[in-house]
Amino acid sequence: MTALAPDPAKVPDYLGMVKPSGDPKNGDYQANFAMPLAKVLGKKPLEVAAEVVAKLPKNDLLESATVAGPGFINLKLSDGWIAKQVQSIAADTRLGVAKSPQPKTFVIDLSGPNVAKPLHVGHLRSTIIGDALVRILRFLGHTVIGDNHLGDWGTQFGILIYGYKHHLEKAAFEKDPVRELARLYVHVRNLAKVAKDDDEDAAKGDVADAYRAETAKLHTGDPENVALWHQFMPACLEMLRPIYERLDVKIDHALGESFYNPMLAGVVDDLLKKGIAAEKNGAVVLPNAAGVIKETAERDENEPPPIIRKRDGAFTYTTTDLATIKYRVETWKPDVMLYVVDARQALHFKTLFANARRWGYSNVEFHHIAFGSILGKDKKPIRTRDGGTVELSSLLDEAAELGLKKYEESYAERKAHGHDVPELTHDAKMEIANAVGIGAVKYADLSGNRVSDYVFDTDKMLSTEGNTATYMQYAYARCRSIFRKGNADETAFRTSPPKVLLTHPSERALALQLLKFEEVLSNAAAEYLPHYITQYLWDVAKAFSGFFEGCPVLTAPSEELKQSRLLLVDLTGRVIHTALGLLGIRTVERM
RNA sequence: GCCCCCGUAGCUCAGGGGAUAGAGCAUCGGUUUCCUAAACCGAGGGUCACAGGUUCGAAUCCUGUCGGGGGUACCA
Repeated sequence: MTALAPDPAKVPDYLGMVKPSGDPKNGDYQANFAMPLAKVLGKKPLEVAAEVVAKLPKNDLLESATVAGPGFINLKLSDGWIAKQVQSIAADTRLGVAKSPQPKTFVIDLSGPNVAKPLHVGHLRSTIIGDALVRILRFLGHTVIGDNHLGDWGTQFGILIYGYKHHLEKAAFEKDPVRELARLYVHVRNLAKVAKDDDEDAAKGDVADAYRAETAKLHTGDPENVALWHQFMPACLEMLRPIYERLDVKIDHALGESFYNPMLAGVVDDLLKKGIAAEKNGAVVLPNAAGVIKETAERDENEPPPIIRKRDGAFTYTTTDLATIKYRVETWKPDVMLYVVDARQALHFKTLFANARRWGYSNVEFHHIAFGSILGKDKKPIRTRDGGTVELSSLLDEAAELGLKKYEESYAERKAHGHDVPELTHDAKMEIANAVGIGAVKYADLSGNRVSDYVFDTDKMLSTEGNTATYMQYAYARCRSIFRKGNADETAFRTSPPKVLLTHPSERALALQLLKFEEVLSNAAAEYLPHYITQYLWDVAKAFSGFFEGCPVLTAPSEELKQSRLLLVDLTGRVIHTALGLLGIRTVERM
């Protein structure tokens, strides 16, 4: 390649044009660089391609390299090489996935629910996508700090304080503070006639004025309200705990808005002192210097500058976010900071990042990991926390219930066909039901491109057909079932794997898929797109289904082939288990 | 007004310079003496919103138009 290309700097670009084939008929990989190279060299693409093929060194990697079409070079890997590679990754606990040679430190901002309110489907995406990114990056060897930037300083506390002062049922509070606070929250909102649109700050009327006053007192340090806040917080966190537990999400830190509150005045002072912030109409704003906010500031001087201190002296989320950046950089010294937040906040993050760089944090990479809205069947974003929308916990219940129902149907069907199916304990069944149900919800969220909106359709996400978590879990259960049935010990296949034989197209296709795991993970991590992994899982599971149909394992024609196929089965199971695990989805031994 | 995202099969969506544009669902047909049929195999189904442009090559990049959604200084 270096010999052919006139411009050595472009060699990596050309090599980047070697990609998996779009169509398996054209081999495993295709190299597309002959066409542009021909242009530069003034030759015909077919000649260049032929020249490249002729110059390929002898190796055991490729079975063939052929020129096709206008100048594609189709590459087919040799069976021997594939077999050897599969055998070698089977002995690797990381399944052939190398750790990043340049590990970085990431801070990932995820979940960020408002405490004191019931967790709602709207919080699902940040939690699930963020958790998946934490797991993926960590698996690749990076240092990852997950931080749950709780909304724990807002109007909802004014609501609770007002409710506590005027509508408390003492006995209920002593018995179960979590439940009583939840009741008070709903009760006061109803008193204030906060509509379904969730905007409790905009509500009008005496009650709304009263709880806003309580919020303001809290913010200005009123001792009674601050004490109540301290009293409420543990109960509020307790409301969240079971949901995270069910979702299997653990977040390293939960430094919410309240944590940064004492730092906000200092942030504003510093920005003023450095001349970045300026007073305007009684408020303090961050004016848009040309170039600070690309694409808008220079063209449109009317782009509104973010406010960091309101005319009434209160701070805004921009102030909090800047304080957060300062704290995170000083505490964890990250290379990259990811914000897994709704796409509608794109402008906020654009200006926030620009101003953070201006403030001096220019050696940190900031990315807004935007995701689309969850839509109702009416195609409108689900935003309300009451008035008929689904609470997360009830959704998870529903999902698990359906998982259980599916198991029981399948159990009955197998029994009717005369299969030998064991009676499971209630706990074992519930484990399956939860893994399947909650896996289905997570997978539905992760399997589309994150920036797309998606319609929240319980029937669809809990469907057991098609590209769903269930399909992958089923493929895994089949892998395990073969080992149970054959009384085979998987450890041998992981310590001293047998020789791999590729005697059938399905074996080869499956083996090739298993080898792509590393490439897929690094792509998913590079673009922060978990759906690359679901796409891959789908390909693996489909390849396995083909193999399962076409290649008997336990009754293979020879002992060598049986051993080889057992290795493929075990490795498939491990890849599925690991890949699902990186998405926060569990597998079960049988289903 | 300005900014951002989106428009691909009946529906839900992948693909974001490379060959004849792919999946799932739905529809129609087939498969179970066989390691889990929560499975598999097959069929039909397309003006990649539209119009220009760049390119050897455009669903993909650029410009414009139309249509949908979102955002836009004292909520977060």
